[in-house]
Amino acid sequence: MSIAEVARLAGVSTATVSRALSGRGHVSAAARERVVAAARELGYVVSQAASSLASGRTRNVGIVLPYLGRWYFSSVLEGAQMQLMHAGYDVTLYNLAGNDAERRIVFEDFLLRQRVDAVIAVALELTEAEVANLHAIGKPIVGVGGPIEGVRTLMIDDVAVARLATEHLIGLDHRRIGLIGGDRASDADFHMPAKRLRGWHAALHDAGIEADPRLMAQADFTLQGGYAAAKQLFGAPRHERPTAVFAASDEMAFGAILAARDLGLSVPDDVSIVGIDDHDMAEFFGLTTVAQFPRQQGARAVDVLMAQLQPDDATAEDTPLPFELRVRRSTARPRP
Amino acid sequence: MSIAEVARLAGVSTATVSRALSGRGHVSAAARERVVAAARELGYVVSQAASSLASGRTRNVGIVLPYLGRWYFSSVLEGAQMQLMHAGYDVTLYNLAGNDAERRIVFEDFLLRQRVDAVIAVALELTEAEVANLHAIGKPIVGVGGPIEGVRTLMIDDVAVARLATEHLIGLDHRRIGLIGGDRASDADFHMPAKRLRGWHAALHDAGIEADPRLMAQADFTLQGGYAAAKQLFGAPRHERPTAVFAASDEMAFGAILAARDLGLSVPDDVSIVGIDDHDMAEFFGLTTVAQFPRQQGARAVDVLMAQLQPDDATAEDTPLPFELRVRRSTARPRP
DNA sequence: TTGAAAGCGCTAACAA
DNA sequence: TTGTTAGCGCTTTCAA
Repeated sequence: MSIAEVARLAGVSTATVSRALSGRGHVSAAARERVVAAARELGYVVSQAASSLASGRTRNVGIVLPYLGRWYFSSVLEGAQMQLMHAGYDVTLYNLAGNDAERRIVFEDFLLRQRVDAVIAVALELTEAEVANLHAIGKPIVGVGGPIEGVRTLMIDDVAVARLATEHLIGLDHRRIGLIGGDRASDADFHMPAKRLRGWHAALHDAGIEADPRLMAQADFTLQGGYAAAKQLFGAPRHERPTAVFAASDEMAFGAILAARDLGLSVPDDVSIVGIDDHDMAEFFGLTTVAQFPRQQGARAVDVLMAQLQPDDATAEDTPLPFELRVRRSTARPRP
Repeated sequence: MSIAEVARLAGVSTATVSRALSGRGHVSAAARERVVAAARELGYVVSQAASSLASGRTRNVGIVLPYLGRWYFSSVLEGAQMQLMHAGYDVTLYNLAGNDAERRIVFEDFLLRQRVDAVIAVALELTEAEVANLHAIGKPIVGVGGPIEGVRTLMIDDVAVARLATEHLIGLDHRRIGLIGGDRASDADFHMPAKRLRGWHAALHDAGIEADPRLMAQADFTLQGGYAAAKQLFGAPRHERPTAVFAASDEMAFGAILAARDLGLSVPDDVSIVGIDDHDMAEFFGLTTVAQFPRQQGARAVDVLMAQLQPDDATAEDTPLPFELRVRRSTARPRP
């Protein structure tokens, strides 16, 4: 089943079939109609391989991410994939699984095989060499969730987000505000935890509150990690205990809510808790949080990419992504 | 950077380069060495498009799944992707997002573009037409997590798994054993919920216990859904309340644990709870569960596929996948 | 074991 | 607007 048979059936040349089906170049309405009819009748579908070889375009985008199982990553992926699919693009998935060996294979081998037109890197800091390799073969890159040197990137302002969450607590008259931040491992790739810590710090500072190091705990962005960290914070003697905690992700905040409960502390009467993300389960837990919108972030990354793939690319600046405070049941004024 | 330049530098023909690099056909050790050296020196990587066009092989496998965000699916995907990567294969991801329109596009368009050598369908029931289309273009299919007519499939024995979970409760002397099963929507694609219900039923029957319809609740396989369903069950007057509940997935079981807690019921003193999956958070919740191993299921699906891609395929039977009871803190004898 | 050469199926310049 | 045709870069048959 090749383009030649369609051409024969439609009574035109293969070039016309190609033009009619791909939408590139001019074809009379009549010819287009016959071609489409013939293609449908024969059940013809272009061979991507042949098309790619001839045109240099693959209609395929690589998406690289460090994990699959976490809400943020799978949501970005979902958003990007939908959008790409509607643009007729395939998605090739490269999951690094937090693993250096895999990473090398992906960047030194898979991505260079000319199978993708572009790559989207999610919450990944690429090395100069990685970026250079990709640029060398003319593949545009778009980053989501963290800045990459010399690459168009979509990200929320993590400092501002953390500041907003913390200021919400300050606005409720909390003074002893704890932090559940990222641990060293989770910071390695992106410094996002460091930024969220900075936002917390800045908000306190502006309110004239001194950051108490005993109120800072670290975790790995999982619910379990958040639980353990929160137990440490909440387990302190009463006058040292925070009346509120800012967790750098919703999953950790969920853990903190459960920890409070297990200690017999009421949320929000004894402790207020705020997170970042607006995870699917935030509503269920009644968690006050700063929403980011990962599905939209993924879709938006695709839009940016499509623009870059156009010859007349009027690449705009890096835009900060929207975020939004969602107040639910987990925060309130401290009990006097 | 094409094969011709490598050939020139190595002082051999392009045919020899191709053979040396792909491992197909015989090449003298000396020639291979020179080719490999030349390729490395030039930074040569094959063009997949050209290779595919010439050989008909794409070194690319499509993975189709109904959702991305749930633990089971993303775990299977992760397992399959790792395994494929190590075999030098790319993964093209088709996420249906529980959406019929997407599904049609995927099956009538994307998968037929000859971009994949095979497809793995996760927890999906394919229609006869969908299978036929794929077979017509010679693409092998492997199913994971549910039977597909005429297709090699890897799945756990859902009836047996549910029976095991329920028999664990019976063995602890529970008699009033509730069920949190799937709702109609979640059953549509795979009848997995129906099978797990059957297992529960069969275990009760064999123990001479009559299944009480008031002890059956339905949910959508989410934590929230499990919570709501469990509240219904646990909210019943004391003598009608189940002393134990079997939830058809761990996420629903987590919800049930939280529901019990919110009602002031102790797990396992007042109610025992058992799930299916061995979710990453099962340990954290102390949940007794029947483990299945989705990462391994994904990897295994790849092995089966690779075998089918060999000409000398000695396709074995459908093998039932392993599962295993993991007893933790959420189950105990009922309080007298 | 190696090389020559004929495609694989499509796209895009160019000519008409 | 349409057709002719020369590749795109590789694999594989066939012959040596």
